Amino acid sequence: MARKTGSHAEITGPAIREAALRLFARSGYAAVSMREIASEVGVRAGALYLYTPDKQTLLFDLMREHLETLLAAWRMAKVEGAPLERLENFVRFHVDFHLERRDAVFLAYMELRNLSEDNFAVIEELRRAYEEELEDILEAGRATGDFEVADARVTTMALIAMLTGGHVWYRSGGRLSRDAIQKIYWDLTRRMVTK
Amino acid sequence: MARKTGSHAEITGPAIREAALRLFARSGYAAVSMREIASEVGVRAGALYLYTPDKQTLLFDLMREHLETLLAAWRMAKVEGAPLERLENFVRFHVDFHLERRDAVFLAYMELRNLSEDNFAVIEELRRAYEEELEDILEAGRATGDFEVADARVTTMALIAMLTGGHVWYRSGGRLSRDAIQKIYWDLTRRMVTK
DNA sequence: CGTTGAAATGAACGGACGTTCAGATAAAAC
DNA sequence: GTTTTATCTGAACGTCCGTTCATTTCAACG
Repeated sequence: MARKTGSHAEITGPAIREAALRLFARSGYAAVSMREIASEVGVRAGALYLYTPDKQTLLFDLMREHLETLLAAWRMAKVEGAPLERLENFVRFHVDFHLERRDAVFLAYMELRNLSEDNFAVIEELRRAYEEELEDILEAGRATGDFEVADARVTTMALIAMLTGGHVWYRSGGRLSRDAIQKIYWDLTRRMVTK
Repeated sequence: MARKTGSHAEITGPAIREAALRLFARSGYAAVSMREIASEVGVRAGALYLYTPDKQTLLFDLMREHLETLLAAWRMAKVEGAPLERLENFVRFHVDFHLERRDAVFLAYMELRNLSEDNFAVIEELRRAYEEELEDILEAGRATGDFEVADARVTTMALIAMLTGGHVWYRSGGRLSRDAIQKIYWDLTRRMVTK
């Protein structure tokens, strides 16, 4: 049985990545079998290998895709201007992007240890590039005197952790809208870096 | 072969928990086999079952132990006084405790999804109790007017995420001492909650 | 309408998994 | 020096794992 109506590569390929993302995020890479992913898609395990060379590459592609989407979206959203303005823009962008993608965020932060050495290096470089965008803003604000930042590196990591943390407890349709959360986080951030 | 010199239960038991903690934190619960843990201890897989009924319970016990140690240590460290003083005490305690226990922190935050439903409920309750300690301080400061906090719940989660995040990048013997990190984090926290 | 080729199957591969348990071993107790 | 008992082994169990591949199916094409 193959080539049933409506089952083409353009459908199965993305369906596999979506199922893998959801299952990996929910149960962890090592705890999810290829047979589970296939079953979720409505296909047998062997068919997955028409779309990925192996399980490790499937994980890697999902993580790289997430981080490349993040960087591309940031390049679009990024603004010039005063440091405070740039920082507010970053915070709102970051919160919005990360609350929208709970599964991918989970994966990108939790499954680093399941990457091969080479794949890990690629992912780490992408992450570092993103974090540097924030650090640059902090340094710029320090240069102009708009910010008072004791240690730009630690403050960057502290901010990233704080702003990303929402994905743990945020529930769409919960007590707070994404907009309300953005506002709270921006308020906290502004206080952290200004005197 | 059994009962070699120096291989007693008082040694093997803790050794198993230490090895399991290290390996689970490094590679993830699902990716670590009982045979690996046993090998690390210098024993065969079957021997583990003299010390734990199964792998799931081993994980659960490690997580519960961590959180119970955390709560007990906090009860000892906790001070009365003005909200600002209480908050500084909490921040310094939290940073210190968490930087000292990277593996356990990793485990307690990453392996929740591998707990059975019942075990999860126990762990969540312990975590909630700890978070409530911080939220209480924020509420107290708001009541006295010492703090300006828009949303105590979100601020609590933001603070916990920020203060715990250090375990990702902190390296003992790195650029910053634990004391220096404590100071930076306390500075950031104080600004976040005061006007 | 017969051919082609993309898409998927189903069975199989060797190996690893968590767990059990009868039996072996050696320190401790008598 | 014999018996007891805590501790561990070694082999086995049934199951699931990632991956491969000859074969089958069927939409599309000529």
